[in-house]
Amino acid sequence: MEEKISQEIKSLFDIDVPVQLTRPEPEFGDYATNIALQLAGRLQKNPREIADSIAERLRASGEYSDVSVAGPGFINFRVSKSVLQSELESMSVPDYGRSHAFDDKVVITEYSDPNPFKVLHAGHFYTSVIGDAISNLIEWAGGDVHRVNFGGDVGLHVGKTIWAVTQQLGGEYPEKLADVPEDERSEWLAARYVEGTRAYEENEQAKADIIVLNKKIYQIHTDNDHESALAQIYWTGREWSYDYFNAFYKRIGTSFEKYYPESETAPIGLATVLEQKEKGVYEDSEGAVIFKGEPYGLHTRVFVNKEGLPTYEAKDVGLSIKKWEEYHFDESVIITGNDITEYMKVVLKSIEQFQPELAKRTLHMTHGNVKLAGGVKMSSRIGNFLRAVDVLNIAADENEKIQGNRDDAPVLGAIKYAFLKNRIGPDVIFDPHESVGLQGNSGPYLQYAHARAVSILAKLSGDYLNAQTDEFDAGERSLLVKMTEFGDVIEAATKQLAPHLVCTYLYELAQTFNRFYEASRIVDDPREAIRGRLVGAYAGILKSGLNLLGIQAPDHM
RNA sequence: GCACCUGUAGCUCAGCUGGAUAGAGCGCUGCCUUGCGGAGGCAGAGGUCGUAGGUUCGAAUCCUGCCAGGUGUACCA
Repeated sequence: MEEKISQEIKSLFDIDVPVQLTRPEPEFGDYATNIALQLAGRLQKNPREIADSIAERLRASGEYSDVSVAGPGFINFRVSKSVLQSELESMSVPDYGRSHAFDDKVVITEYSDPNPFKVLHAGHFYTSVIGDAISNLIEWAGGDVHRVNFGGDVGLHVGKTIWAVTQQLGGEYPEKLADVPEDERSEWLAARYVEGTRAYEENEQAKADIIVLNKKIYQIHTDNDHESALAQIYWTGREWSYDYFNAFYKRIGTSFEKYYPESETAPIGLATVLEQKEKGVYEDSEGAVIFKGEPYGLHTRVFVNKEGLPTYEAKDVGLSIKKWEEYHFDESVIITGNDITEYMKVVLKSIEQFQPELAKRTLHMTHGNVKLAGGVKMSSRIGNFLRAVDVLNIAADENEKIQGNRDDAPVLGAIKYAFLKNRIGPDVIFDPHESVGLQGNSGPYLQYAHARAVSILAKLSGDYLNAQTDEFDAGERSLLVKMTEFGDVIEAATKQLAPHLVCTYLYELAQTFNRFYEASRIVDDPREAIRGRLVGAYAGILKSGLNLLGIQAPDHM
């Protein structure tokens, strides 16, 4: 449609201009364009005159009904019923709304990034949900998506934790770890991390010991040591963290193709940084190896510290190279919290110096922090922050109050939707009560909307799947028109990596449906068949949309 | 200090590649209800779009200054 209008303009005014259609308020029409307003300046003409002559052409084409010019020069029009009928036909396929924007593209998405030996906090939950939704969108657009995860199994935080572990055990006694109950392991390690961090800051001797221990842990990897007492403590602890992460991911429905531990990327990063130092990309400074960001408007960061150990920066260089070599991706999307925005710019700028193509294809997208809405008290033995599991428990508590159950389908639907309905970037205020709420813009509301539609379909007797009609009535038409927006919304959400657009749309769609449903009987109505077909398409779109967000759409609730 | 992000209704947020009376949910007022899942529908109150300028026929949207909050800023991740 946009191209056809563009052609009409070409033949009228001999100007090549792209036309963008928008979806105006339903009272104006199905589609609108402000192209006449844009052309007014260039043509030195009154925008209403331009709009009138374009509208004249559109009317003559016979493909639209109700072509009108309104306001300062908007052209509004409605599509003909044959167009609507064929749109309804196309909704019969299960992948209605799918685009091909990422056909033949290899895309690697990296998100979640929890560190072994540390707690899995709410931010990891949030970033996992975002990463899943974005991966799903790209995949649905034809992309060959590889979801990967990255985490620090070596580094100072590990030194701190292991130090506190040996203090707790009274020495390097790996066999004593068996005394920690299985369901408390993760929390037990997280508590050790807190102790280790405090000791590092407050106790000079402990700090020195931790620095030595940190080096030893790198050495465990270099030597592939599984025998020494320290190594056994280390590997056991790492396994505990991995088990915990995997159980959590399984519960929330996330799965990764690969987990890159920093112990794997560190040697590659270190070697690369040292090699590129010879070529002048990185340089020595005060015993460390740095990249000077100031020439690029960034700041300087340390890639190898004076202990000779690679910092997070070098490990990220190693990760980037490893991903590049293993996948040769067309696009790499890295999703993290926004606290490392500037940091990542420096890392990518340094990589750009010797692997420009890799840097060019890498997109770092960031989100804010998860905060609890006011009034909800958090208690955690190991610190004043929100753990991933706390989010799950609080939402389950609220769901129990309202729906009388703690089922994962509604609870996860509630949390994921609450995380995704806002634009990615600013902090998200998580309100557990509102998230599980059955009214308003919530996950369970949409799940309910889907279940209700399915329940209506179950009551239909005739063959509604291929129903036809000569004319849609007003309610049917508004629902159908709203449904035709789905593909456009998915396309925009994919292009902009903005899942919240899907949320907004699904909610508006449900509202449109409720208006239709309020006024139109379906079962045992003369128009049962055609309305049933519309309800079927509606249920299908809700399900597709929710699934893209990583949310289940159960048939019953 | 510098850099980046954010500031829209009481609260939580859409809208931001400039365009039609600035939208939604929650909360608040009123109405609808013998009904296919009412977990709904209709109507209403509520807004100097942080602020001062600028660009434009037109600015919540673009530019600049300022104010407020957040984050980052050399050996943590």
